[in-house]
Amino acid sequence: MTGIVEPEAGPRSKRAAILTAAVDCFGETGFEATKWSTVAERVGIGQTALYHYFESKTHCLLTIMRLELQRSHDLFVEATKDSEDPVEALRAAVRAAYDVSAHEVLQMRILQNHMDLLSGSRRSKREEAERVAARQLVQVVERDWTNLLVKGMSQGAFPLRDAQLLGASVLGLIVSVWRWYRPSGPTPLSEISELIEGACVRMVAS
Amino acid sequence: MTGIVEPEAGPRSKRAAILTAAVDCFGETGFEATKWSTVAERVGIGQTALYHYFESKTHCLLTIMRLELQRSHDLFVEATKDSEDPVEALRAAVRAAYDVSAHEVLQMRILQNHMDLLSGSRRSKREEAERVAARQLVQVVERDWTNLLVKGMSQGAFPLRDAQLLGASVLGLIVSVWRWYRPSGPTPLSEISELIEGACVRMVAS
DNA sequence: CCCAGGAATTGAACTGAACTCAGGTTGATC
DNA sequence: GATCAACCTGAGTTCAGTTCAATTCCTGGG
Repeated sequence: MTGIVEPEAGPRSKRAAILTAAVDCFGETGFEATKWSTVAERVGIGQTALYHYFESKTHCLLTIMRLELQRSHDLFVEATKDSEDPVEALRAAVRAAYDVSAHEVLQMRILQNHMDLLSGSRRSKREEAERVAARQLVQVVERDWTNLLVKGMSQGAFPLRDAQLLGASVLGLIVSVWRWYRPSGPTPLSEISELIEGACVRMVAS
Repeated sequence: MTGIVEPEAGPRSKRAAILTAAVDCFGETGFEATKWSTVAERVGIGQTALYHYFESKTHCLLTIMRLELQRSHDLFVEATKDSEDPVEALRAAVRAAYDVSAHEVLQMRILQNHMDLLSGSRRSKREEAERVAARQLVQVVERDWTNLLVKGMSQGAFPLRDAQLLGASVLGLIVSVWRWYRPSGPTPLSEISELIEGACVRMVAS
């Protein structure tokens, strides 16, 4: 019922700065390993000031996850909107998923590493609101992929299979990359993107 | 250098009981969310007694992860040892990966949800030892899958592709299931197993 | 210009769960 | 039945996350 109302930025709000710093810290050091006070330092405020913007460290994390999920969904829609051919749509969606900045890579990683947070409910109101919103977006994204498969199957472009399950699998395959991928690593993202794109198409269309 | 020496069980050791209880707690409630003292209660000892067996809550977690990785590797070897045909070996490996008890499902989930722990090094000796051992086992398991693909490619059963990357992807696809699968959920594991088995074969062999 | 009021910030104090310490109990072995 | 190590405990410490009470900063209406 109560959706998240994105707090409109007062001119001297540091919310955005906090989110950016938090993504960097959480993404590189890990959520548990980074001290909330370190985020404050990096932004240039006292730790108590953080609580003006987020109810808790976890609330900040959940917000990051929700924003990333929103981004993923928007990107999927944008990428697939003008492809008639299901195979082309699938390819475009996969390519879009890997067309990300370094900062977005961190966000993805954070999201993947803390998916389990979305299961159990939270004590405080605002945390719970973010959690529910994120959970819903997970379902939206899953539906995005499932619908793509359903459409392809009904058009005869893909063999008939359990679209729900296959959609979850495709999505799982795509996001599994963010657990191990490092920009500094030996494999460039473009190469990964190509291999996964092919793999997804074979999984679904052959 | 210093491998883990599994502590031989004294007759009244509660190490095994602690590990079992911890897997249940961590798997169902989540590692962060479960209090270390709850594990003690479930075993029927005071919280301080836990420190006789594990240096820390995290040390226990890392041990669980290492044991699970060892199990995965052993199972892979066992499942593929007498398959000549690469496709059959692949199928057997996937089936083996999903032929697990409820308790093992929890272990898998715990492992998946805390892979990120294996990146950064730990302060204490014993924790670091477990971490390194686990990290190594991750590579062993990755090699298991990669080798299977390499063999299949060299035999001409699979088209030539980047085996390392494809291996990681196959593995990622398989384990991604443990994030969302629940024994109480609508989809039986057998159905998942079949779909993933097919998906892996198509990914690799077509 | 000023001052009302919300946004933003802070230092000091609180909380609770992980962990330490200094010792006590148990039980197998000689 | 003495010994020794494995096993256990209650009381106390630590430390990161959080709360509180109070202050400063800025903006917009009179």
